[in-house]
Amino acid sequence: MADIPTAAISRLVTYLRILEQLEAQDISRTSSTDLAERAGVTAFQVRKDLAYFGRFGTRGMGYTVAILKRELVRVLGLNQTWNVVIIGTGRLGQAIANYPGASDYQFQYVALFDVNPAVIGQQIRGLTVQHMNDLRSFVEVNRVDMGFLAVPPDHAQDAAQSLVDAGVRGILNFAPVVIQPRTLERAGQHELSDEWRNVIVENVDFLAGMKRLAFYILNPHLKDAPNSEDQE
Amino acid sequence: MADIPTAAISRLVTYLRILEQLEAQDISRTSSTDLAERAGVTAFQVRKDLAYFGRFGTRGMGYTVAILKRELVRVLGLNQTWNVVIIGTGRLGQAIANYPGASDYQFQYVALFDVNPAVIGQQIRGLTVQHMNDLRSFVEVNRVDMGFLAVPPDHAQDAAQSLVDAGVRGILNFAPVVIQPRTLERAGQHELSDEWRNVIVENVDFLAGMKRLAFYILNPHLKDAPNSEDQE
DNA sequence: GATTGTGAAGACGTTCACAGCA
DNA sequence: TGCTGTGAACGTCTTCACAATC
Repeated sequence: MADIPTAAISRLVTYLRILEQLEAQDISRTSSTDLAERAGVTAFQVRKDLAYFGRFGTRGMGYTVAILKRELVRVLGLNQTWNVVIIGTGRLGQAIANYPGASDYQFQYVALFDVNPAVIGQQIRGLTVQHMNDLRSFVEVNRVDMGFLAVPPDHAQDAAQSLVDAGVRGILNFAPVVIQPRTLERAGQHELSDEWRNVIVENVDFLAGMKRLAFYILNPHLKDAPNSEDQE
Repeated sequence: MADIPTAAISRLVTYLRILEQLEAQDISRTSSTDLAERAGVTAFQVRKDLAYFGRFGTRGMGYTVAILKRELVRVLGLNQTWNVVIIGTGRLGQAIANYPGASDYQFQYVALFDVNPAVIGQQIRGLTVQHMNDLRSFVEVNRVDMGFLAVPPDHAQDAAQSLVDAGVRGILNFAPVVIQPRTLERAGQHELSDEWRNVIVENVDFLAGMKRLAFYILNPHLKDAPNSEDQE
């Protein structure tokens, strides 16, 4: 299991979503062609993406929805509980905390943090908003797998550093800034500081999405058709 | 100007954000190396990305922040007003409507739509929530460049179709579903129906981000270092 | 007969080395 | 001399054709 395109992971997430929909409609079998149509990719792509992780189908028959779903859940690590803290309880943080669907996959919000004295102590979704200063001690006592960063852009870097210092391994960054891992000069080479080794940062930037959309509306010919049909 | 990688557009957005920060700090000159460090990419990449659109620097000197910023704003189409309608006024739609930063780039929310009778007529950010049935006539009378789709997943496809039927050219889809353009069979070939020709769909899916993050925490070796330092 | 799984070919994006210019 | 701009080399991802097998 080596060298899997990042894009393939995103597509696996899409396939999983589709399998859930099929299951909800009591459809028990599918095929690479069917999945491809629903996902807006080619059937080749579906088969190749799945092949990175194993053999989940039956030649001549296709895939059993329940089996493929179970396997993708396993591959994506969604058969376990993920404990999440949210940093920032402004409108965005609250929208995230209240967004349904996270709990479907064992993502559990275990704490909320902010720096604004006016909101510390308030209850959101059954959780008390705590001060950022208490993040570290919270993480020492409780298992925290991920931090969701929903603070203003100019606080995002510091908040990310606090998360990493506290020992959190994954950051989902909603702020429109590039999070910079701390590096140190060792033998003339820049390299990641110890606390940033093995930290994963994923970004969700809807302002960037707006801007990309504006660009592609102006330059539609540059857009690779998002949902190419007629596979094979 | 042909054949520009989609990823390059995303990076341009990042460069632009960095240039704004530099300008706010009264830094007037920069270089591909400096931009690269701040963006977490290589200097080669920066130069290549910019080269797709023109020559914005001076050899031996670097880039003038103000000039490069102006050019990127132009390239990305952000020197004009974009009129946006938001479909769905739940927590997510409200968070979007109230998120600061959109207005910085002339993205103007001109109307909000929903189907829930309880919210029709309410005021959000100075706009009255209207019923989806009135979307079409609204778009006929007012210029609408984009629709932001913030409805529950099972309504996303219908809402997208309504937007496209009304003549909206761009959709920023926040729902965790693949929007399917309508296709028709013509001479045995699937092809896009007329109303979907030239429609651009961009997705912002934070549930997918959560799942990717979970995967990469479990498989850190598969992650291409998000911020590779030491360029050149 | 149908559909998966996969090595090989091709397309695409990134990296590079260096030519071009201040 | 220093840094940009860019054709060419490289590597990665996608597409493909077909062998495997139910």
